[in-house]
Amino acid sequence: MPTSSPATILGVALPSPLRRLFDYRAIAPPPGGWRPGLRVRAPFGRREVVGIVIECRAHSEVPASRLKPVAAWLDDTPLPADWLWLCHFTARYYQHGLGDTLSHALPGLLRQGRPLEARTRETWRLTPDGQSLPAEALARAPRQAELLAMLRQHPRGVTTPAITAQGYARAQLQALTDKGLIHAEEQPLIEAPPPAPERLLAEPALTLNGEQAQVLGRLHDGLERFTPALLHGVTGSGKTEVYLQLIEAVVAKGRQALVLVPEIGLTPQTLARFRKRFRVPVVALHSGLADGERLDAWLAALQGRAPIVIGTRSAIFTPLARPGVIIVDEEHDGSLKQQEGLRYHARDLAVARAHHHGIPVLLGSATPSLESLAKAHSGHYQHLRLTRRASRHAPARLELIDTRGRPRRGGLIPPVIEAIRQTLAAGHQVLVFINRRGFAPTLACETCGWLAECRHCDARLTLHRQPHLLACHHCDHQQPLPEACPQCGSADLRPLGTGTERSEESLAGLFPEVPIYRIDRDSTRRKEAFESLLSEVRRGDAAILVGTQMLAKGHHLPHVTLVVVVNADAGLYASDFRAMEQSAQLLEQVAGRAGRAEHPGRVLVQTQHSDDPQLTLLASRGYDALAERLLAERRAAALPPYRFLALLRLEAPREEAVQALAEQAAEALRAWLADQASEVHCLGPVPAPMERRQGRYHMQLMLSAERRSRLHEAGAWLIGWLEQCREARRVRWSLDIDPQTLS
DNA sequence: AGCACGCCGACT
DNA sequence: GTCGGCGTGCTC
Repeated sequence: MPTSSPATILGVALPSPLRRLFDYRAIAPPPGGWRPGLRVRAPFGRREVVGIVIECRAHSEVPASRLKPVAAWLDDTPLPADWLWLCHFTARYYQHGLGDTLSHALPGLLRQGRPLEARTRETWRLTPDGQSLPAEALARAPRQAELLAMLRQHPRGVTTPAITAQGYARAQLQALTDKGLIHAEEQPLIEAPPPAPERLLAEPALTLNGEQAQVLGRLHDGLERFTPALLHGVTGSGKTEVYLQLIEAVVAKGRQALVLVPEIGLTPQTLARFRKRFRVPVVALHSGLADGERLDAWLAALQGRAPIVIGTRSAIFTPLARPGVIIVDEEHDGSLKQQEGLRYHARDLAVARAHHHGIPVLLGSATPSLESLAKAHSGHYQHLRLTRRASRHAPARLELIDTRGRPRRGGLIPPVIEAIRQTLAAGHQVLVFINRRGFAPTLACETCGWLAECRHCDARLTLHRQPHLLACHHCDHQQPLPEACPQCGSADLRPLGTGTERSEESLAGLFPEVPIYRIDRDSTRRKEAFESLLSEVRRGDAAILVGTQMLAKGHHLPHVTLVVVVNADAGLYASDFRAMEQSAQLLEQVAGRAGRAEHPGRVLVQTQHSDDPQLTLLASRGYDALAERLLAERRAAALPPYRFLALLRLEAPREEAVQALAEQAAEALRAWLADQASEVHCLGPVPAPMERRQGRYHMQLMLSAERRSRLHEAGAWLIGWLEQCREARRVRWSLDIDPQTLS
């Protein structure tokens, strides 16, 4: 008598926003039987899709007459259980459909049904006969002898293209094969050499200072279990070297390291630093990969052939055969949170994932998020600090320069221009940081005060010079410059404010003898252009760099000794409660660019609020002191990290539709919360900041709670209500758990 | 999300 | 007379 009956019903997650599984009748199973994690092809409506088996059951709620059989199974081995766990966790935590979550986590080619097979290349090696063949044996076939000798040099094999590139012909390979001296094998493109700890490093590790060594020691102690740690180290204190040596220890044990970096941080230099250090493959996962490359990298991680995986946000979903550590660099960086669709935070998933695997997770930053600082203070995370910079200079302090009532040129006031002059005269480089692309933030009419506005958004159009047009930075709208004011007909239209292009132009007027490099999304659209610009800058001749955020993050600019922040107030007085935290992180990061080489640096910060208490605290005592103060304020105001938030965003082309639904939803939710005697608070609905964007109206409803579980329940109820609501079908809505910004 | 069905305006 | 606009409904 069989101990269990084979599954007849498969609960399958499909690539659809619908938050449920779909039941199918099982067909003849793959060799290992039906198991969760197997991909199947399934008829769905009038098309056929690739889904993932989640449940194998004997019964279905759906009437048998409506059940269809799956069309075919695609794999005989299921996707790994811990990867499925991560997808389940993500779907539950972010209250998102499992099918859609799985789609996010799977490389495109696997989503389309491509087999779980790495692409391979024909690789040639000597057979035992070939190895023992005396050197003179092929005297009458000198090219074959040469080829054989070449292959002897490469015991791990040589690919066909590499051989033909050296001038050998297919015929010679065939001849040696016929003699039984060589043979070909299909080998994956990414192949780890057998683990041999003493051969792991391609170049020796750097010597750690006392502090680094102590930190690494504590990390070594936690290698065998879930150990969350915040690596809180000032710019230039050598966080990356700690990462590299931690990874070395993990890889030496035959385990894998997963490293997450901000979008802007996965530069060729970062990758080069990792690849130079290790002899094992370092696999990169980022948006620039072709589908095939991504699949290869993903499978290499899944099958354990990639000991080191480094990638941006979505790399958190990379399966690992033998997980050993997860490192999140610049853990405060906003790009770790996805801002549409499945709104996950890769740092938070990293912690959850490490907990599940029972491995350490290291969050690194010079300016940690208040969330991570709070967890470090409460003892949930180890707080590891690096306070010493490699260079002998103390980190540059911010000098606040009040701009009120002072004449400006290109946005800069005279004492700042003088400081730039002196720095250039000393043969050093200056970085001018201005967080606005384009020539000027907008175009204004001198006569009537008209401002150029986007017709799809509640935003000003930015004036660009190259090419000459008005562009919206919130949608793709562009238009030519008007000849005259559309409101009063005056021809006196002038740029208002300063962007990177205008700053570049003014500085060129002030310092005609010095090269000026503008670095923003417009000037560096081509990747090679950016790299060649940077290498030019690294030569070290006196120069001015004008740029946006792009410049602030990660790039080593050793010859910059003066940093100028044109307008610190830009992001500061937004309604968002994280504005000060984020501005401070950015300012500190910009400041970190100054004086890394042999000269100390200065950082001049132009502001209209040089007496602002938070800004002066940042300037006088640094980020850590400000962070403590901000934490106290967050606690007093019952805001994160002391309270949990979920934000319901609603948008539709028609304003009334959004507003009506938002109010209806709020009313229904409040009634339910009252009925449940729930501690959850509901705020709003309110129009989103910049209510109209891309021709659509945006509103939001905020939920807040002291306990996550309560917030989660309320969110789940709200989603259920919205799914049933007829009016909600014409409005796009999404629930953002732990929103990073309120816009 | 797709993809159909379905009922009203400007084109060969 | 058709092509096609996007409102509404369904997907095991």
